[in-house]
Amino acid sequence: MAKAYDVQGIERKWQRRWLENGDYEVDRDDPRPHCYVLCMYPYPSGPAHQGHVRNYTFGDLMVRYRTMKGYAVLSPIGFDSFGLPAENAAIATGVHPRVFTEQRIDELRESLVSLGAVYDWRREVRSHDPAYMRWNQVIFKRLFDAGLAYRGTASVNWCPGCKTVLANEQVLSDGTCERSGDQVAKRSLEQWFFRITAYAEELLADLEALEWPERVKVMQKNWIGRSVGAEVDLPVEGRPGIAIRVFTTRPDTLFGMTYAVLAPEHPMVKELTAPECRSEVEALVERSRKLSEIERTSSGGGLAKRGAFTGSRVVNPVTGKPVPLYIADYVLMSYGTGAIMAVPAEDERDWEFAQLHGLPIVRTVEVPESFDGGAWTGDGLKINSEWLDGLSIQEAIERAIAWLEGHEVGRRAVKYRLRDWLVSRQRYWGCPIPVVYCESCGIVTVPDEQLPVLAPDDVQLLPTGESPLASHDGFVNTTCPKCSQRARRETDTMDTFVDSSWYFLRFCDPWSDNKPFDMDAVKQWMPVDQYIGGIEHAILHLMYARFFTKALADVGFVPEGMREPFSRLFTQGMIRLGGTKMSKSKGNLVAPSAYFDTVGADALRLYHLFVGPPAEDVDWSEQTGELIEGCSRFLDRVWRLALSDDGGSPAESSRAANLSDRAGLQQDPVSTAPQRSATEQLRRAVHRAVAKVSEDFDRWSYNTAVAACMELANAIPRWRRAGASIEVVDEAIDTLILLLAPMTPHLAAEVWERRHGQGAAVHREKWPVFDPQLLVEDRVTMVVQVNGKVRDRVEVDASTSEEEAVRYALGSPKVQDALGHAAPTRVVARPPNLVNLVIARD
RNA sequence: GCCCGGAUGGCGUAAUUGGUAAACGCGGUGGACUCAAAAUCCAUUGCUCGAAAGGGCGUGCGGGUUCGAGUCCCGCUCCGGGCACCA
Repeated sequence: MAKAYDVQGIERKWQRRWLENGDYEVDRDDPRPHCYVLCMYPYPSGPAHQGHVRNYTFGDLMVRYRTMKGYAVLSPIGFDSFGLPAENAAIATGVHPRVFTEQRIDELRESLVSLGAVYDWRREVRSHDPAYMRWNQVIFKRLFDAGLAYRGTASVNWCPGCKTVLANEQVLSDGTCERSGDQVAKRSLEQWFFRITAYAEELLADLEALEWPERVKVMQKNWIGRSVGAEVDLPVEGRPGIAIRVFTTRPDTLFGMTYAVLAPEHPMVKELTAPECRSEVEALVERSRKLSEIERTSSGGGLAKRGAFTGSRVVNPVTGKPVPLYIADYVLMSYGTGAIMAVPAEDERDWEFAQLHGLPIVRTVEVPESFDGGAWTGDGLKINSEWLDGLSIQEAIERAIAWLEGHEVGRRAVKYRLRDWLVSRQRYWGCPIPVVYCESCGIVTVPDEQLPVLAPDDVQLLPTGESPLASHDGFVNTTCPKCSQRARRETDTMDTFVDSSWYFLRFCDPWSDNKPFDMDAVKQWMPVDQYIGGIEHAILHLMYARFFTKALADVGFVPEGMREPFSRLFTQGMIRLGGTKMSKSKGNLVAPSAYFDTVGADALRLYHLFVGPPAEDVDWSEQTGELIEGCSRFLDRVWRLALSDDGGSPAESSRAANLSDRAGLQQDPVSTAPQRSATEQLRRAVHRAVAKVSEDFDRWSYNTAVAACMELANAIPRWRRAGASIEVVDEAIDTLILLLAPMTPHLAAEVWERRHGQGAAVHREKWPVFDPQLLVEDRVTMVVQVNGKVRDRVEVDASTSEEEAVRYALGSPKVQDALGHAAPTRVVARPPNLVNLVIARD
């Protein structure tokens, strides 16, 4: 397809110029108001894919738009350069992960530049850069000193084939290892954790004030999973001083507790198991240990609700009666207290379990007459509960808690689903945890001046699944920084989510070499005004980054009071590659570079902006190629409209005819009435477009902003043909270019320079303003309905009164026909838009 | 199972406070330019009845509120996403 202009030449020219001019490099002392726009930094996987294009186009639009609005916009970029793919590639090909990664970074950076996205490249951050790793490790140490990083035992995913711990994402839904295919088991191992649960309440409460998509907030809320209830201590019968602590959200149901259950991993299991029950209990403990959590929890139904009687009994504190104590794999050690009081009448799992084991069921809530099911979890009045009878559930909960506290056998309690963040990874390509194990001193952190701890290059990356660092003697064997005795280095590296939990802070001051970042710089730029990224990070990354911001404030790196990193979040939709019928040859897998080389980056950007609402998913389909062509055609039309004398309409006129047209206008400065009208109409169209595009930019409605620009581009030749003045036509074209500048920056820059001469730069221009008065139409089309159906349209004055409107409406012959020339029984007048005449039909 | 989100022409979609459904684009059809094609431009394009004028129908389905519903309420269906023995 022949382009109207040299797309590649122009795009390269401006990409180079933006870099050289440093237009988007901002410093702290910039007098303009500050603004921080950030796209989630990418994992460098090679040349950009369409998801990147979408993300960075949205971000770039915002950066350029805010800049034109007069802000000093901080627009940094970097690379999330630690991670598994590089290590796996290294295992497969023998190329060192650093070499592999840096090649991928170069390719991705090249793509971003080709897209026309502008950044303050001086601030580029890479997670694997020793200068970044050093501060990562310093932060780890500060968290450790503050008690926010600790070593603990965790039940983790263990792959017997790979002999390593797996992240949850590496375990397939059938409970097997994604790499070896082995059945993954649970194993108790010593691992490093961050105490994110210490912030559970704050992470939940602070969500409220964030301008984030509601669904992301809901996901985080559910993830944190706050539940309010009570802890109850159940004394073990015949074992003075020993009690099982359980957590319940329904202390009102205490009278219905007919048994209690321990998680198989509960520390008291051994002690409370009677000899005659031992073999059955141990078999169950063994069985549940072998199963992955996924297997243990996903099968559902009665089979999985297997339990075993321990032989012990616990005493129900409100009735004083003993009830049997079981273990069952549906009770999880990692939630609550790892033990529950079971109330089969009001809990579905307990009901099922009780049925299976022949345990008694006592209803404590009145069930509706029509209900003939099992457990009743709905509302109702308390029954069979002595001093709670007749109360509502809510009242009874309060009363029960008061009773428990009064008798010192329980207390109000809040539990969270959120677990502490396991950060240990048995991997090479990550940031080493800066810790040494000394036989006499125990856990010792590496002194700051010895940081960063770097992994050696000469490791054997073999597909054993074991941490390559563990078998590197030179790395493992070290001396204790405290006592200088022989010591062993920690060989685990940090989860890469650690790197991405504070990079946005480093961006404020990536030059600091005596601290992670300067606090004043953070104060000036943070929080991020607009964060943009994929919905897939709704929980993990965004939760971790929030936690880090709070924790870093508490350990003194981040200004006090800065508790949230991202004030406003936008999550873009994903690109879907349709159903199975998609074929590789149909172009759905075509890399962005294929478009850069043909229609150009601007056309591809425009497509991503135009195809639909930014927040919604996009199907990359057979039609996509044609839509991109359409965007490319529109840009050609703009080019001709702005730069050729005939306005891109060969059929309309020759060059000569056009010139005489202009000459005619100049000879007659006092325009004739229709000409003035066309001029006026065009001017209004321009102001409407400015208003619409500005508003749409602010409300993330880029697809309609593009439509508004297309409308303006269509209007210009029409009104020019109708005789609009040359000045207003020129102004209209210039305005169109300004509006397009954030969306299709290369074309806008080139056209602007050609129209305004060397040195003119559209992106340094002010964003156009509109005159609200010009948005108000003086003549509007009024709809006349009869019984709610449109029967006629009348053009009226915008100031038309109700009486006039009704008179016009009744004056229409079509309306009279529809009325059957009878008088309406009811008239609803909403001038100047609508009149509805209602006539009773019999 | 629970919690979110969605469903509008042949297709992507628009309709911001209940007030002209389909803006903008893709595709289609007809035409202009051309020796011809491409490119470009113009016109047309929800479905349906009708020669036309004009009429009827139309926002996943069934009800409701209203002078008036894509928009609000109740009850469903289907699709997408999140969580999923969390006590």
